[in-house]
Amino acid sequence: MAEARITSQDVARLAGVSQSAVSRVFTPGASASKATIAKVQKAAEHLGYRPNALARAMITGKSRIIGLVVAYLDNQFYPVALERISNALQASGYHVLVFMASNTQDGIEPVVQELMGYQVDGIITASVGMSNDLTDRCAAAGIPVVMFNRGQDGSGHSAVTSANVEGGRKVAEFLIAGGHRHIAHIAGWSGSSTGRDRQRGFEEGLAAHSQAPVAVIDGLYDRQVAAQATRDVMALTPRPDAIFVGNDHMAFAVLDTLRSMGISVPGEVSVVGYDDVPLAAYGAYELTTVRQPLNRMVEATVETLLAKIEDPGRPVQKIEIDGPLILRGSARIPQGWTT
Amino acid sequence: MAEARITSQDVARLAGVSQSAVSRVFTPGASASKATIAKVQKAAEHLGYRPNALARAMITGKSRIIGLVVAYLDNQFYPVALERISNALQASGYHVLVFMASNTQDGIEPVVQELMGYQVDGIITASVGMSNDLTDRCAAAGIPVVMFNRGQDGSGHSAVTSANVEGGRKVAEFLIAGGHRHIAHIAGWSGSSTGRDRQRGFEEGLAAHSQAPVAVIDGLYDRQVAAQATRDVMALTPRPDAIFVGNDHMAFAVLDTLRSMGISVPGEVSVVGYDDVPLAAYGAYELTTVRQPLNRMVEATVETLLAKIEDPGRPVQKIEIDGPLILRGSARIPQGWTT
DNA sequence: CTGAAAGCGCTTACAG
DNA sequence: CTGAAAGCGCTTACAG
Repeated sequence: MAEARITSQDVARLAGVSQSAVSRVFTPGASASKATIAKVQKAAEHLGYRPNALARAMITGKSRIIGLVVAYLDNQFYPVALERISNALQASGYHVLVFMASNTQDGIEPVVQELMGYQVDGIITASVGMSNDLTDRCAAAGIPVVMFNRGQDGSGHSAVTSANVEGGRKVAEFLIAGGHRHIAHIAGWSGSSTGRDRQRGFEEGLAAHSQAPVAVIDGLYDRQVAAQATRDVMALTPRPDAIFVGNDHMAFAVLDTLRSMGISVPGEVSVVGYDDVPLAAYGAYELTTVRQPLNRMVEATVETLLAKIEDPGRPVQKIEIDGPLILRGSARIPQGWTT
Repeated sequence: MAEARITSQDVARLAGVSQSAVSRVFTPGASASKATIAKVQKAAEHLGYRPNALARAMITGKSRIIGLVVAYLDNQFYPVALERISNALQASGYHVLVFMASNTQDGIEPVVQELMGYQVDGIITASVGMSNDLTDRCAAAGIPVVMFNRGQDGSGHSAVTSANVEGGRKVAEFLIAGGHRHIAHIAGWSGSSTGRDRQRGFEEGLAAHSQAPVAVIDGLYDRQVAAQATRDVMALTPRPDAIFVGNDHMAFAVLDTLRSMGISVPGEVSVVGYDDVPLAAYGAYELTTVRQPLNRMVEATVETLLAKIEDPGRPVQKIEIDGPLILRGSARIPQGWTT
């Protein structure tokens, strides 16, 4: 087995040049003569040499590793985001080191420790409840952080979200234009900025028409909780004729529950979600929902992070990207609106 | 900003001990007096010191990084697996560095290069078509590899899969016991071992009852292709009364398509999938499917890999884990079988 | 138990 | 353009 690690020394010896020459050939901006380059490349190929990225990281102080902190991947939005983020970063010569923050028994502390130990160049947090702590700690250590799909209010951290307030408002306009008059809201989680923003926009939108939700229940981004909330709101009198759900993941549970109750959608009640994950377009759900423009959110996240890594002095950025309402079969479509 | 990296030197200075002493305090098996430990820990905490994992990796030759190579995350099975794998590895002090192999324009070569550059201690491949190349190359370089949910036939690599042949056979038994007589198969991809094995077990199971599939079409693990295949097989005469689909991801497309054609499930046709991803249990699908025992597969994968890392001489292991058929509403249930 | 020293595999001024 | 040398932050024999 080719067990022994091949080093630049080995290549240098075979090529008949100095170790520094080998290094230069593998360093983008460095200078080397054509002859040297040829000799080194030949020797390197013969030996199967690859520069040790860890050793390089030690010298340059750049690991080209980005820590990605996620809590769970049930909600289809996050795996797809992870795939896109990883691809975008890979294209820029970075790689993603995954940190699962789900087992939050010991809090976020061990994650912070490990993140720093690996000398990550930057951090992206996604779907983490208590990211406050983490982001503060890392920023204090001088590691750039961008929050993906979460915009901690007062915090001095960069964040990329979709235009959640605006999105909530769009849903309100849509449902009112559709003639709904008893609208319930199964919200996300009041501890999350996205959840709060969607709710706020939604309530403001209703208020503009002198309406208010007939009920607001936090679904905690959980299927079980959302299912129970559905039963609860449908027991109200008068019964709601529309439900706006804080994200698609919960909206699927709402639709499943309504189906099991024998309530027709959108005949008796319209349902609108938020995210537009792939599943929303599947025939079994046909969910009307506000699209989070994933590709543009990912682009903005990666750009913001890499810019901050290159120039740490760069100010904090809060980027909001607008997304359209996608009309499908789960909600009554107002006259004149086109699918 | 606390910009400057804090090193063991800084801690040593503050604690009034040597740099080696600091190192020993942070090295599990090393010896240090209570007094030294106390002084060092105090100083380290004060400074916010964390050993540089990269420097440690250079000395020890162990990066404690595992490369995870995945192709796409649409199929819900993989994100969930990724989450579990990452968690299990994290619990053992390892972390996952993600390599997306989707943009296969330049082939797998760049991925191999990067994998080796980062000195990963081991590699897990999941859902990669052309993993042959990659696994061979890495194994040749002395890096342990475990293939997750894929068992390249002749290859000398460790692999963990569910018992796919057996699973296919179970489906055949089940459908025959349910009285189906015109059974079609929308297979996975004949280039994948899982696809081939499921198909083989299925056909053997039918053959044991002197039957054969009325049609076999590769769905390529793709929704569009599976949808078209559904239309094709349902146009046959006589029309199939059951369809076994190579994985759940495609089975959802099959169910969506049947619904859009107005064909009742399981009244007119039974549908069975493979994987038992979370979505299979959602009310909208209620998919009867063979469960891949994810937790046990992940455990076996991580165990096998870590064992091989600790003892490179260990022989290649092929582990197959049996999974049950999960009975739900998408298929007619034979008399006497219990849900 | 503890410190001085070598060395992991590189990059990068520094002279030539 | 090129080589010798220093040094990134650590671990680990080696003497004490």
